[in-house]
Amino acid sequence: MSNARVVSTSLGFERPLVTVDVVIFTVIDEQLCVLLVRRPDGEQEPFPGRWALPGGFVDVNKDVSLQACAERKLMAKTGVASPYLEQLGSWGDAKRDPRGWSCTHAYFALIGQPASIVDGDAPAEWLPCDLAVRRRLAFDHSSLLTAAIERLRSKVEYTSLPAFLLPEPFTLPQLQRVYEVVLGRALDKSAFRKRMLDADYLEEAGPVTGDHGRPAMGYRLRERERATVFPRGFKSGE
Amino acid sequence: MSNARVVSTSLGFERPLVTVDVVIFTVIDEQLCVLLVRRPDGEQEPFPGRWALPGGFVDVNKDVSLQACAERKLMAKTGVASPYLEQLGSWGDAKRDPRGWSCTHAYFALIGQPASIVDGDAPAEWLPCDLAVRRRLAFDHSSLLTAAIERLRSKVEYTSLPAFLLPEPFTLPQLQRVYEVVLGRALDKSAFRKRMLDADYLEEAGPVTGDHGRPAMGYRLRERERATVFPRGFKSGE
DNA sequence: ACAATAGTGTCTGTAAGACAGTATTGG
DNA sequence: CCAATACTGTCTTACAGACACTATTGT
Repeated sequence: MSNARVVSTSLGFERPLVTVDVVIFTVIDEQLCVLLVRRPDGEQEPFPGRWALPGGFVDVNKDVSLQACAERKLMAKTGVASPYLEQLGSWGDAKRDPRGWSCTHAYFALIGQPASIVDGDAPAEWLPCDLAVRRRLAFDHSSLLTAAIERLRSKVEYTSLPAFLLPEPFTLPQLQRVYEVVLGRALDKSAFRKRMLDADYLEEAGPVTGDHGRPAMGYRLRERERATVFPRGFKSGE
Repeated sequence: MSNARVVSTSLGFERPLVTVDVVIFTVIDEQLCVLLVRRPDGEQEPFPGRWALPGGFVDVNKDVSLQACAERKLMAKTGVASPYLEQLGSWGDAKRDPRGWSCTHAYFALIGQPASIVDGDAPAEWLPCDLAVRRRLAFDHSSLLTAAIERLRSKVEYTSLPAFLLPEPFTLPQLQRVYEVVLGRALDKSAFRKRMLDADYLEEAGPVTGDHGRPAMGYRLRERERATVFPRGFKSGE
């Protein structure tokens, strides 16, 4: 008898499948990109060969918590140990996985280096978000991805999140470009700088020389644990 | 053999326990209150006799989704069918439930009427939040409650959430009092009214006569589906 | 010297808060 | 006519955006 057919009950309740998926963002070539992996081929596999978000079952023997599980999966794919990692939400229903009632816990991560993909098990690639949202991903991963992008865009309006998408040290012009890439619109240089410096969440890390022109001051985050929340969003009345 | 001891596996993975808990808020006597239920007594029960948030196992035969499960539990306790209901997050780890690795999906609900408590199975009571956070609740429910209050307070700064805490029709002075109760500080009357009316999320429902003084205009929500987001928070620079 | 990029100063419009005023009810 | 509450108007101020200006580098 295959253990896949064990009906799991406890206290009279059948137990759903429990997974964690991670939406991992970075910026490559001034484009917001997301990491996708290819589902294995095979008879038993759901969505064989389709692209999906990295993730999988919670391992109750390895993972002490959902967050730890997300960190493990992130580490396995990118080698990054402590990125910005935030819970996005959970999706659970009877139909999303053909193997049964399942709920997934989605996290979203921001990393600063395009990071060579470590895990050789499954093919993986960084894909620009605007392309990724058009793909038909496995499970309900297109919904998760859309929700992650929406959350990211909305928080970028009033938080320092984009600073986690750059390798340190970074300059204010670089940071502004990331804001503009994610938001899809230009920002005023003067207002932008005032905001960043007034918030006092950066520390100077010496000048950085670019290709042409005057070198810019490099900055580091004072704290890598949490993002800074600005008192207001960009663009007042709109 | 008790089914509580079945080791549930699928695809080689033991399945965690899956529950849903609901933090249900309302305003009684100008105080923000939360609904608590008493855990059953008994040898096998975790946290017997302790106060807890209403919730329990997902029933894969009754619940088509996590959201549906939350709605079912809310309906069972309060009789309210379609309140404001939002996912708060999930808490999952090896230790939070003595019965095994479990993850709970927390929702938070806002209802307008103190609503007689329907379900007679377990004792239940509305408790002011400041008292509730001091109680030692079952499981990690004190954490969930704290997170829910924090989320509520933060969203009240820039959304119309308090409107869901009042029975309709309500007046602007009543609504302002709810904002002040949740935020714990006074708001300017003129600025408050400008905000509410400019956002255009309310519709007039005829005058409402109070105990003394001039009657106030009553209002209803134009849409009960989602909250309105204001362009800015209260109190600019602080 | 000039191109290119980094960084600053100044003006202005907008919108929120402060607060004083007016309006409408009951006793 | 007074108390109590609802509602409005005006003034002020803070701050974000616009945009022109200065600063510092490489070629």
